[in-house]
Amino acid sequence: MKLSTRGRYGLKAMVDLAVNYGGGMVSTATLAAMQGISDAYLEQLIAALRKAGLVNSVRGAQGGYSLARPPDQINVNEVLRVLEGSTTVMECVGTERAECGNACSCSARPLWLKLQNRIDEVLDSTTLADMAEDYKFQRNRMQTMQNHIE
Amino acid sequence: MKLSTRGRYGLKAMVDLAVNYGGGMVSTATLAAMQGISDAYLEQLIAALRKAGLVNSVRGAQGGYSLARPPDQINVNEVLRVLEGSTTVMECVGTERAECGNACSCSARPLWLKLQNRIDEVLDSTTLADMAEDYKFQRNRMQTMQNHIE
DNA sequence: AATAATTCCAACTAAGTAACTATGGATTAT
DNA sequence: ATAATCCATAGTTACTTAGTTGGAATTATT
Repeated sequence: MKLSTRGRYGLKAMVDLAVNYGGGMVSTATLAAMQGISDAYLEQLIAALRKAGLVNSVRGAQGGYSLARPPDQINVNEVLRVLEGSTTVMECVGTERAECGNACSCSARPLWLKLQNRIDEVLDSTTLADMAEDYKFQRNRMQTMQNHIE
Repeated sequence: MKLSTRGRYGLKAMVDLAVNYGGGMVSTATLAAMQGISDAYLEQLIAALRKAGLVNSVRGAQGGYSLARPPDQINVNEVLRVLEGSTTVMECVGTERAECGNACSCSARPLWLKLQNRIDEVLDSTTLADMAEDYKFQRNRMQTMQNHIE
């Protein structure tokens, strides 16, 4: 059930781009540094997101990446699908509907369907804008706290 | 995000035991045959469930396994935790609370928490009795259909 | 024109995990 | 005594994860 680091790092990078939306290009070096991971690895993740049309890129010096659409028009499910391959707990409940043969008499199928529905509800309804909002609020609180301590 | 075959096979075996609840011991050979998998592999999964106290065993000829508690008192989360190690999408949202260091300013944490809540809602509230019910109903329907065709 | 910063691309690798298989011992109904 | 069963551990094969490495193409800056 675990999410891989691709999903973790890639999604957080997208939130960073969301926070920066409208503010020009951000390089992989910057994005990678924010999470303390290697430039090259993050590059791979972003490459997938670019091929999927979720980010735009500009090559050369001062180049970088930016979101291809406004943050409130990109949901988490889209992002994770690109990074993780799919977000289904089971092949037989995906959109591809790869049935396992005994689908109509599988004792677990109703459970997987219900579970997948709940998961999709969360992933579909959360956008990068939501996450960026939370994040800014949180950072702001921490800043305030810092100031208070000083 | 995928569940492994351990979770799939093991849970279905538990449902089979739930259907048979009160009807004596069932051998791994029988349980394995029901799912078309190897006896030895299923044995491993059942062993884990036994060590966790979810099933009772009787050795020797005519021995086998049975649920340690009534089916309505075993929920899916317990079972999957034993088989999969844990059912969390991320270390930082488990009961162990293995925080990742930047937990309070992680842009994704609110999402993981919400997602995990929804998942647990489903897994905690579904019991083996629920699954066995669904299953019997489904099998019954298929039987009726068969009879109609003949 | 040269340089430095950057994206882009494709392999390669090391470690871990999944999904089994194999073997043999311990126990118990018949 | 025998056959059926659980119990325990170790081995195997293939796949996946989580990166690293090396370099080519592009572009702003000097």
